Order: sequence, then C-alpha cells, then structure tokens
Amino acid sequence: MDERYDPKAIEPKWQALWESSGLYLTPADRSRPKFYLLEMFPYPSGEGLSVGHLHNYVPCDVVGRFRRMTGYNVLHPMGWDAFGLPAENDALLKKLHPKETVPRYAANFKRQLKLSGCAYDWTREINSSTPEYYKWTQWFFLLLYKRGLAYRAVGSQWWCDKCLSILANEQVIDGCCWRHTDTPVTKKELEQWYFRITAYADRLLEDLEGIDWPERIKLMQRNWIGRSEGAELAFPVSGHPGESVRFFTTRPDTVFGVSFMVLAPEHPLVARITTPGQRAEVDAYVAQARRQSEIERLSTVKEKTGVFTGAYAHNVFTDEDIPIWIADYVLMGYGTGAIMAAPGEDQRDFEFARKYGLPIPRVTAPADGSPTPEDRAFTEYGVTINSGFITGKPTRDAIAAIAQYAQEKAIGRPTVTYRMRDWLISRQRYWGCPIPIVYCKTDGIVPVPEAQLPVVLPDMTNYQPSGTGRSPLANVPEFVNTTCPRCGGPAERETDTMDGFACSSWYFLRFASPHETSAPFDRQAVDYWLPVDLYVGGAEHAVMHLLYARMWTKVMFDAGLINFKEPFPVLRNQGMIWAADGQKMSKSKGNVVTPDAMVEKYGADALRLWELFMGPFEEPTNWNEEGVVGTARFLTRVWNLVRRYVDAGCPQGKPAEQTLRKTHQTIRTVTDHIERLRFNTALAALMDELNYIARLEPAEIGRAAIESYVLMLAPMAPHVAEEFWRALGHDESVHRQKWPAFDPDLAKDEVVTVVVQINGKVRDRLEVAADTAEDQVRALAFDSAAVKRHLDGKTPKKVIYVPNKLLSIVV
RNA sequence: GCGAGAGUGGCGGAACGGCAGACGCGCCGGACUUAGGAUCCGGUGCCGCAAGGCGUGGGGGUUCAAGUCCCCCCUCUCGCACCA
Repeated sequence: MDERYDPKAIEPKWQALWESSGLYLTPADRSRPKFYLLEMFPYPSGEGLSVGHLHNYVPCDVVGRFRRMTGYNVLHPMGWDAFGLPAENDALLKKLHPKETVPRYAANFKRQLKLSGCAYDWTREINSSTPEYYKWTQWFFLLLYKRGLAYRAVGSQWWCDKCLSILANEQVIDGCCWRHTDTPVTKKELEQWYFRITAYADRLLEDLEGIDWPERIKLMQRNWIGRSEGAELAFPVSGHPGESVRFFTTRPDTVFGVSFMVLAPEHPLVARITTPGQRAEVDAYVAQARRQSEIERLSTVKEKTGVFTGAYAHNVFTDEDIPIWIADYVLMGYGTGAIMAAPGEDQRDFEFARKYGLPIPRVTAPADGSPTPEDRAFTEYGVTINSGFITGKPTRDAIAAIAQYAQEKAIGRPTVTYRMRDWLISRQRYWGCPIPIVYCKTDGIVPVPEAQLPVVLPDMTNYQPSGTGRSPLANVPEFVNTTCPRCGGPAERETDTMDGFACSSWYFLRFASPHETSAPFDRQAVDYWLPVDLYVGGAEHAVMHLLYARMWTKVMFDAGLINFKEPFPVLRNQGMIWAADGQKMSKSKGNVVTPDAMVEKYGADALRLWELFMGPFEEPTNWNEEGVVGTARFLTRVWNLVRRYVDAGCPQGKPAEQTLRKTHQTIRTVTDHIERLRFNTALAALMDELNYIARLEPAEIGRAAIESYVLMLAPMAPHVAEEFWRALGHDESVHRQKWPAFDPDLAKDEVVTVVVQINGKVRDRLEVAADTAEDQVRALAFDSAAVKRHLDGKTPKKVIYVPNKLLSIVV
C-alpha cells in the first residue's frame, strides 16, 4: 500500500476491474431470494447530476451492495425517462434536436454515476424514447383501449402557453404549469385522449392500506382522489319541461333548507334557461369568469359573486320555486357543476345568501340543544328541524332517509363523487410516444394492430410546437396519411403524442427483461423479480407518477399479465439537498455543486460517505462542503490503520476481549442501521470503532477485526475497501464477500455503568459486572461517598432499579 | 383556514420513558514538521476557581425519572385549499 491515501490512484483502477469482470451483472440463477432495488426513473437533464441527486443514488447503492453481501440476488438497474416536454423544451431552447441531446445527456448521467462508484447493471439500461421501448408503451395504450380504459372526448382543458400543450389536472399546481410555475394555465377546448383512472379510484384508495409508504404520501393520494359520499338529486326547471338541474350533495338531509340553486358559469343549462331580462347580465358574468385566471377564481379570500338567471327550479321537497343563480364558486369540473344551496348548513352558501339577500332557512339544530349560531352556517351534524317527514331525525338517519326516498321516487340516488378526474394524456407536442390510433372515414377510430407497432416517431428538423392545438406531427404527411387497418381505405394517424408519464407507468417491469422483443416483458422474469422491494424517489411524484403507475399495474393485474396489484410495496423519499445558501441548486443561481468537482477534490469514496453522513436519509439538509473534508480525513485514518497492519505483516493477533466485543457490537449496529436506512448512524458506528482500534498495536487488533471492518466499509466506500481487501492478501473482490456476522454473546457488555440518581439527579456512576444483582448494586451505591453526601442522613422512601442502567433513590 | 411533519451546542446531527449532545464539522491548545487545508495527542453545551447549578421553541401536567407521553401556545417547512 502507498504511504498516502490517494483516491485518484485507486478509484479508476477498481471501477475498470469491476466493469470488466461483470461484478454487478444481475445473477441469472433464481434459487436465492431476490431484491429488486429501484430509484425513480430519472429524466436526464442537460445540467447533469448534482451532489443533491446523489443523495438518492449513493444510499441506494449502499443498499444494493449490502443486500448482495447478505445473500440476495440483486436487481439494481438504471434507465432514462427521456420522452416528454422537459427534454423537448430544453432542445428547443438550445436549438438542437432531442434525438441528439437525450443520448448525450444520458451518457453524461451514466458517466457521473459510474464516477461516483454506483453499481448498476448497465446491460439492462433502457431509454423510453427508443422504438424498442415505446413500442410497448403503445402496446399498453392498446391494452387500455381494448379494456375500455382509453377514450376520446371533447372537453375544456388546461393549456400551458409555454409548453404549448394541454396538461393533465395533476400537472397544474396552484393554477400554473408544473414545469413553468410562473405561467398560469388557461382553458382550451379540444378533443383529447383520456385514461379512465377514475374507474380505479376506489381500488387506488383501498390498496393504500396494505403498502409501506410514508404516511404523508398516502395522505396526498387520498386527498387527490378525494372520495366523497352523498347523493345525486335533480330538481325540474320551472317553465322548461324536460329540463332539470342535476346536482350532487353530501348533505341530502338539508334539502328542505334549499332556498336557491347555483350553477357554474360554464354550465350548459345556463344558455337555455336564462330569461331575456337577465341575459345581458348573465353573459357579462360568464365572459368575466372565463377571463379570470384559475388562481383568481379559486381564491378563497375573494368575496363571492354571482348573477340571477331569472329562472326557477322546483324544490320537490318543499314544493317551492327557488331561484337559479350562477356563481364562480361552483366549479364545472366537480360533481355535476351545479349545487343546491342550503345556506343554513353551508358556510359558502350562507355568505352568498347574505350578500344577495336570499332566505336562510335553518334545518339542522345542534344535537345537544344549544342554540343555532346566527352569524354563520351550522355545518356540523345535529338533529333535523323544519323538514317535513325527516324532522326530528339525527343528521345521519336523515341523510339515509332522503337517499332512500329519492331513489323510490326516482328523483335521485346515493352517489360517490371523486375529486380526481380521468387522466388526460394527449400532448400537442413532438417529443413523445405516438398514440397508436388511426382515423378512418368509414371505420372511425381504429387502433393500430399490434403487429404494426411501433408507430415510429418521424424524424423532424422543424418540430417546434405550433400553438394551434395540433401537434407538429400534423405537418408530416408521410406520417399522417396512412391506410385504415380495417378497411384498407385512406386514413389519418392521430398526431398527438402521449404524456411522458405514460412511459414511466410501466418501466419498472421492463427492467426484469429489458431486451425482450416479443412482449413488453418476460412473464417468468417479472414473476421472479417483481414487485419492487425498495422504491426510492422524491416526494414531488406523490400524485403523478405514483398514482399513474399504480393504476397501470392494476390494469395489468386485471388483464392477467402479472400477479401483483401494487408495484411498489415499500417506498421511501430521500430528503432534498438544498444548496449551501438554502436555495434549490440550479445552474441559473450558480450554486450547483457537481459530483465531478467533489470527486476531483476529495475522491468518490469521501463524497459518498458525506452523502450518507450529512443527516438522516429521509430528512432535507443544506449542502456543506466542509463535511467532505471530514469524511476524507476519516478515510485517511482508516488507510493509515490498514497500512500499519499490512506493514506489520498482517498478524493474526489475539485481540483482547474488549476489542472483540467492540467489533461485534459494531457489526450489530452497522447491520441494523443499514437495514433501517440509517446510514448516518451506521457510519458513525464505524467511526467510533476506528477511534477505538486505531490506537492499538496491529497484533492487538487482529485479522478478524480488520477484515470485518473492511467488509462493513465496502458498501459505503467501495473503492478504498477493495484496495484494503487486496492489500490484506485476497484475490477475489471484497464485493463478492459475505457480510460479517456477529455473535450476540461476544457483543454483550461485560462491565456496565450503573447511574445512581437521588431525586432524579445523577450523583454517582458505578462500574459493575453486567447483570449484577440489585442488592449488590444497592450496597455499592449506599457505600459511595457522593451518595452519602447527598443523602445527608435521610432515609430513602423508594428505590427503583433498572438492571444494568440505573438506581433511582427517592428521599 | 384545514391537514401532516419539525423546532436539541457555533454548525450537521445522536439519544428502547433511564447518564442529553454519540459521530462529525468548526474552534482552542499541544506534538512532529522548511511548510501545512497533512498526520498525531488533548480540550470544547452554558454559568462557576470549585462544589455545584442551569440547559432539548414557550407554558402547564403525568412519572422515582420527560428531548421522548398528555394539554395549551409560538415559530418554521410541506401538502390541500370555495370539492358542494
């Protein structure tokens, strides 16, 4: 071994050897237990990886190496989420083509991951923008189509002026585009493709119960799905035979208190029922509501506004005619876009009624007999009053009674409504997976037959989005013009491409058999490897990717393609690493720290250790380069220790009992902490052991201790551990070794410190043999000078003994 | 507004209800050095010469014992936000 620890001299050497010897290839034998470890599909950006990204990849790499050493067949693959708007927008900005930038960026990511010593099976690398991959994305589209889960519909949808495309609901955040947080979305009316994710709403909700995910993420999914039980009812519109207002309510028990109705401004009924006298005012209001941004419209602080349509609905319960208003606090996209207003029991309706002088009947009273509040709605459950046949019933019973009555009289029925909408997947953009559909004048919508897949994305130089609502693909006649697979006549291809999230909804299956050409995946490979044993990624995907991937998995399960219902039974979110200034790392802010710079300065192993040591894996932290100095120093100290041992001729040694104990205690701690993803404390335990053994003579340490130390270091600092292992005289890689085992008996403390407390204050510490009997400890304690002084002759009232821990004396 | 999580030395962070501050950074002192952003040794929560006292956002409570459990409040982060 060299005298000095020089990472540059050892890291490239071992990386080359690992690669050439196929160290991290996925084992073909399936006799051993498997461990499928996966990080969320990265989009390879032009900025490359930062030390923030590594806070995900390095800990996962440790898990992979650890599992391999503990006897698992490990599948740890990597690939690129390369289709989609981010890649295309970047290429447009740089006046390049994504077909050129994507492979270049991916290659850079790969280089950086290798530089950081991350072990992936690169023979399984996939790229969602290649025909070999997207052929099967199209295949899944057809599967959804066949199962009635992909459909085309006209609707008013979110449009981003920067993306020049329609977005899904999930991609609108605070009224702005998820990729352009300063760009408010607007509405556009287009015919679009949807995936019927709402058909899976209940299963997506229920199956959350059985999976080990951060509670926060589960909650976000629950909220997003937004299941709400109630009833759908309808009131006829007076003077318009055949017209009625259908509405959803969670409080059907308040129907007797409905004094007006409100429609969303966009509601189709508005045009038909508005009276000539109100027409001008209504038109003006509708136009103004259209113009408003979503942020303005959704603002809860804004005072409610609305306009009377002049029309009346007939409240079939009270037999009264009630006015129909329009107001923008009613959303077209939820329920039926219409509500019954029960101002006595709903705060929003209450405010509206107050403002426009509408009656506020009270139909629910507090159950405990206290007076009904006058200055606000009474929104809690209570007891029904002034309500005909349900008067006197508790709210819960009244709800059931109305639901039943409505069903009998064919006025309505019990319903469940969801906040979640169907997933809109059409994108009017070039860089995406073409939708395998053909439009024929005779046969209408015709799916492309499987045998004709993939529908290849044509090579275009001029792929700028038009902004007209049509994809640039519409400008490629050779692509658009085709023949109908059914009748053979002339037909046109669908020119929109799929949302990038379609590609990432099944990629975890592809890794099981990435080169399969006759199917999206090999069934046997998937049966063995899936589901994913540990899935790691950022919390920002809580309600996009994770919801979509779960839905596709259930579709595949229903189709009999796979035998599991949840793709990711265990999910963890790595903590976000902010720049040293507390901001997000970005090129524009000039605060990005790259792994390249850190490896150059301190070496990959030191960088890795600092990624692990910075703080708890799942907590966010600010980057601090000073820390890398510390882990580099730690590695130097280990280097010096091992070198001293090797220079002394690697003595077998006869370690003292205490040294043996320290070793076994460290193995116990490190094993336990890596299993629980507590990498920071696992490393702390290794540092602690180093502090202990570094001061011993080589013969006092002994071979067993040195070797187990190197083995434990191997997943975290793979290069330097390999160097040590070879220096210790081994021919085979340290990464092919078995994880050290510990002996619980040897790890047990012989001598323990028992704390003596008097009235809760520590007054003395006793060193006694482990498991010393209570009376002996008592005797020792009462014999102690410090204890005597503090007892001051008083007699103990109570003495509590916690074996091997403390003796608490109360006086 | 509603929901979730978090507040511990100068800093990152440790602590099955049982010695608060492991481990590391930084800092202070020393050794070896032509030199030190190397290495090694020692120290480092605050007050105090010491004995000792005080300390985990604030206030109360349970307990022999509370960073940890319970109640109230403050601050920060995240999510949702007129969802009928």
